[in-house]
Amino acid sequence: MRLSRLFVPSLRDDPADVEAPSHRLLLRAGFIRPVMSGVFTTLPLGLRTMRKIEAIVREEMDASGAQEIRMPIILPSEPWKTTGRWQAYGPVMFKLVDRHGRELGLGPTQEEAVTPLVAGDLPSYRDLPVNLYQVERKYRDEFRPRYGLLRVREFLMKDAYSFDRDDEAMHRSYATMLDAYRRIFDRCGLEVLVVEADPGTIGGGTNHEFMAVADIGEDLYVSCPNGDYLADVEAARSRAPEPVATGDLEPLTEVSTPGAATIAAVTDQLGVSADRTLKCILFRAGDAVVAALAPGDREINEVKLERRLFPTPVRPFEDADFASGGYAKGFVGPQGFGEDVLVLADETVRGGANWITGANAADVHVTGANTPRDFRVDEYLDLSQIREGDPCPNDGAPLRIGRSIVVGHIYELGTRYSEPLQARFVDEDGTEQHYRMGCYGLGIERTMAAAVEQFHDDAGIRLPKVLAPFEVVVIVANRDDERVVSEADRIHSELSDLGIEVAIDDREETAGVKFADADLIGYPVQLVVGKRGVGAGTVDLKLRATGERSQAPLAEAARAAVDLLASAP
RNA sequence: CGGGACGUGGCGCAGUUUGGUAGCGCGCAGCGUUCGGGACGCUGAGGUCGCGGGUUCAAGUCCCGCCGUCCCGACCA
Repeated sequence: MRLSRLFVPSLRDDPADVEAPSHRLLLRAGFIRPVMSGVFTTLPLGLRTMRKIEAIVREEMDASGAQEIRMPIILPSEPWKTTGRWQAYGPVMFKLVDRHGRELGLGPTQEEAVTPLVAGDLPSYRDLPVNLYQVERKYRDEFRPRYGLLRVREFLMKDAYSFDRDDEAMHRSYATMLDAYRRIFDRCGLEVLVVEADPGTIGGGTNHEFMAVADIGEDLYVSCPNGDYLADVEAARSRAPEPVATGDLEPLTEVSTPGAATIAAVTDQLGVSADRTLKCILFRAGDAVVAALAPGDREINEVKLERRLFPTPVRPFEDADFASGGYAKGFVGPQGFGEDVLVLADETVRGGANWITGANAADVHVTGANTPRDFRVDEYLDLSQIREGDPCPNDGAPLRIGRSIVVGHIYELGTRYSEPLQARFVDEDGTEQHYRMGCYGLGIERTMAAAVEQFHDDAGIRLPKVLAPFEVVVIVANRDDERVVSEADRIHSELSDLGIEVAIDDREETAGVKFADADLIGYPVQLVVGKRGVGAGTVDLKLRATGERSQAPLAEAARAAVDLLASAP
């Protein structure tokens, strides 16, 4: 491939308004260009890398028995309404109307498309198991696209859907996919953690995320230093604290706390630590009011709350809710709630006593609040955001928190979709059964971006050779020297004949520009043909990953490049 | 959607405070000199200063509205 003819608009300066290293480098190296917020065009180099990821994905999916299909991205709304996700996805789903006034959506994921497909055409237990996948664009109107390719509104996803006869078979399909995913990311060279996760809007039970460790990552995970626990913070549990022996109960006493509508203000005014206070956060769940209790130094995890109340949608109280319900915003306490308020408390509340909490009147708090004397708790559960240092649920060791990028997420769905969509097969005994499903997503662009996050340095990108757009670049250092040009061409042809993915930098640029671009783009092996070397009968080689330089005889340049490539990561 | 910043040739920026000829670097085109780590000289092309109103003799600059992009929070591959 001649770089003089390839559309590779590399940038000398860092683009403005760009934060993430992968975003900056993918733009600078000419892999992608922005079109609008969260939407990108993929240029030739980016496309080559993405296709390499796709190829690995397809190989591993095919090897694990999955079959590739291609479903439309424009979808009828009816099945989505049936499963409740037309509403659940809400504005995240791009919606449109055709000329007949029929509502359509752009697919954010395809359970509602694949389930009717299978139900219509694979009606017997003899047809199962089946696992169908595609590599196709997905559309999600994210609240805030960001970090270049890490969070976008249109992206390429490999999505697979398994259909099984019973739970046991579903577990096997799931395990097969989990293995396939491990191999995919392993082959891509990515450092990936498999963590317990929250199923979110997809639903279902058992699910795991594949998290690429990265400083810029939006997703936090917790890990046990002993290696026996890994989870997304959204799903992370910690060992419930032992209830402490309650000493003498103090009397419930009102204290004046003018203007102290936050935990910080209360602790300042009363001179106590935040863990002595009890925060009482109000939510609206459908028509009901839910009070969530946690010590003042902890945050309520809304995902956990939503899971408890599923399928009722939950949202925090707004000013209007406080006003209409007569609640004193900033001074709410759990005392005196009627039976119409569901009081949920985090496990960490169970051991406490003599709480300081709101007095349900402006500028007043109470001390010595105790349950059940002063307030009622309907249920204790894991409700709070996990924190660094919380005890591991398995061995009690202090948990650590790290950042990562979710590149894959797999789910056991059970009958979450087959039931509402009435997708059934006839079992051996002649009865109709709902398919047990699983779904398995993997972001292609995000995998590329995550790889760049993990593999770059000050000079640019240095992807592993299996992902780099080309394996070798032949740099023509002196374009005016005929011998240099012809030798470079010869080496380029030889490498190409050897099956190496090779580019030749024959552009009318100075050598310095070519070197800088080669580092920026990250060809694993650089082979430099120049006047000096050709005169001495040598070429120069550089391994991008280490910067290590070497020489080889001109006549054996191609062979030397192949050998060096073999040693490249 | 709420909060913040920004919007000036393809890219990166100055100019806006105090209204008065639209600038710099890179890139691009031509010619010449260079030629192994982002060369140099000369010449040149390229700008509705995000858009729309308003104030003014005069608006990139002041006022109002809108749009867009990025960053911080609720979402997820």
